Amino acid sequence: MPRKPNRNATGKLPDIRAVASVAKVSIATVSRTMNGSPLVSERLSKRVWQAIKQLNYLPNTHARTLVSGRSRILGIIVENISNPFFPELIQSFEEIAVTHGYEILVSSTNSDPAVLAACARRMLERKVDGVAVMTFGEEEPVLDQLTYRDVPIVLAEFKVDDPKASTILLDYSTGINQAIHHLSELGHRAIAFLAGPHSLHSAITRENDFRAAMESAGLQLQKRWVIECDHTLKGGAAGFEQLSRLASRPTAVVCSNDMTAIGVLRAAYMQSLRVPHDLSVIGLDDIDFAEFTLPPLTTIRLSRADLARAAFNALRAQLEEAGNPRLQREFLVSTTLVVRDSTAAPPSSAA
Amino acid sequence: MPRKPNRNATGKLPDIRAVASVAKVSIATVSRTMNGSPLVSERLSKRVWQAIKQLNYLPNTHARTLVSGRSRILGIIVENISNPFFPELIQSFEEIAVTHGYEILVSSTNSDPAVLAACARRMLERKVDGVAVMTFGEEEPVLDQLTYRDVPIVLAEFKVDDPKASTILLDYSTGINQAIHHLSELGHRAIAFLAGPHSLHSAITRENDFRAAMESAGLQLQKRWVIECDHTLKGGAAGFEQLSRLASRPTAVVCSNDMTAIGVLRAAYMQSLRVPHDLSVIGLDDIDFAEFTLPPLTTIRLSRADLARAAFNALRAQLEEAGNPRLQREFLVSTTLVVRDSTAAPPSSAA
DNA sequence: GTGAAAGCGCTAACAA
DNA sequence: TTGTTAGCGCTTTCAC
Repeated sequence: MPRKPNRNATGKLPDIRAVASVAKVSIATVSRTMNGSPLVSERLSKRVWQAIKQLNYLPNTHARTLVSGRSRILGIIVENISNPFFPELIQSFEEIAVTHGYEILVSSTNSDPAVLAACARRMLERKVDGVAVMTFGEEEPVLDQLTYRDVPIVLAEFKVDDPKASTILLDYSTGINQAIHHLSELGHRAIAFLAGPHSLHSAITRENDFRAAMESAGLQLQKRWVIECDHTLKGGAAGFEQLSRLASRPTAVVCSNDMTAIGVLRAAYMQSLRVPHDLSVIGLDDIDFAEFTLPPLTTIRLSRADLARAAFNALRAQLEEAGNPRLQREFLVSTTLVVRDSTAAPPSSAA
Repeated sequence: MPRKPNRNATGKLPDIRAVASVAKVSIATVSRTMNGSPLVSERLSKRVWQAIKQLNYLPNTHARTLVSGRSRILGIIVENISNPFFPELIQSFEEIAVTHGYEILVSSTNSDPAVLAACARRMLERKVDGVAVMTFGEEEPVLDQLTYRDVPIVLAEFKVDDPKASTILLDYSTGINQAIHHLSELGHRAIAFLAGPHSLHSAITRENDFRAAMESAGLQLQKRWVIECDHTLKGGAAGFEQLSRLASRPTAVVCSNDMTAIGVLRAAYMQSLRVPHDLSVIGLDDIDFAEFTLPPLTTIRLSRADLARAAFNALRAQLEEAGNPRLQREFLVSTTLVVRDSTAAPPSSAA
């Protein structure tokens, strides 16, 4: 493998002209060869590749983008990178993107609309080919900037009436129903829900799906047993403490995400409550850590890989079948319960 | 705020020429204005900004890069994104970079040299202005590719004799000495070390620093009490199980990173050992999660913010003081013990 | 099949 | 101070 790029007399790195001159062809032929055009004869193609190797030539993507208009960069905007769900999602997305010859540009907004606008702007300046907006709510301000410039976007859980926008629908109810069913079978009747912030569409959907699941399981839900938290560890701990101060306490708590659930685990530990003996806890997301909490967390899995794949496919469909009127614009990602050790029968197995 | 970019008759997005024509100046003046050149009169500058706003014009960074040779993109290569340490590091790095007008390109190698080479190649193609190589070992293959092309790089814990390369030295021994001192004061004599993979420079350094700290504390170290793990949760759990099978078992275990320590917590729990009553555990890194393990983890903090700042400063020094012969090429990041609840006196407080 | 030439949108050197 | 102009390195017609 050649390492040191040959520089010419003036110390310049090799460009397409240098390759052409070494291979004794025109720069057009070099370009065609690199881009896999079928028009190039095998004889010349071989000479070109050899010259590329010899010079250790690397094409300049900026020049390429400038003339072709396509950057092969995909943007991904997430809400909050300190929730491990998002790094995991980004990693999945990157893996798929790189496999398909795309680079990714990452931004996290921390739910700040100004930051979101800046992200969108930077992505636009870099001429991203498409953007996955994985903020689960609050995305309005960014949409116009992107779609007005005809950049394909894909939103999680948010439908937009724009030909360039696709949507990923999240089916939480399957997993949440399984969770309630699981708890109900164990004998739980008093089940609380620690919700996410109501500024997030997904948090509201999750809460609604929880209520629906309780109802369809024939379980009573006390008003005080639904508490709005903020999807963080601290918020989960605080939410559970609030729950503990109640006169009638639930025997199980379902959380809007794993971070909340881990916060509950922590708060319960501080109160010397044993999980699952004294309290059952269920999370949502199934982040990698969920398997390693104490005890290992029973949770509703929302696969990052599935979500990333759906996002990438949505974008790719927009890019590659731009004209197609029967373009798939909606994608579905489902959830499923993963039973580990944080759930068991309630202390006294009577309702 | 204008949203919809005005397109011209042919539907094209506004370019620098469109701005110039609206502002009734030359494109050079537009360029100068955007780049904050002091040469532009206030009168024209005002007209230009107004035109930019009116058209909702966004400069094309690729064109900019092509002609200027500077992309304002910084690369960061990490080892393994599934260790939360790295996402946290990346976030810090990005924050600093964005603040200074840089974009970042992220790659993780999973310790695979082929992946590393591909990362370097992609970064080179994107004409990154500099690269932070945060792989903590195994970085050799990438160095030549980058430095041969005169791209400034900064390595963690790895010195290279190249004018474009800077190094961040990690001072583990301060934190590790504090840890040993802390355990020793609590009464521990039998202290084990779960090391990282020996393919990593940092893992070897940490282990050596541990040995030195033990010696300087006058503590005996049994051969079997140092086990090579792999810096993962599973590896930590497995390492501790191996330790448990020993005839003479340690009362405390120091881990090469937090993931390992959390694995130990899990394995101890499975064996019904209570931490810290039956066993003291210390991690290294202080990832965000460390505060939320059960019990909260005593650990040696290696600040991601400090490391990211050092990496950014090293790169910026290379970029902005290219000619300076007295350029700072070495940076130091230190460590410090954070005491939480995973350490206490050993079961029977006698050596 | 292959090559010549015209830009992509911008910056920077040079003129005025 | 401002404008004119020559490319940056590449893709893509359009001839041949």
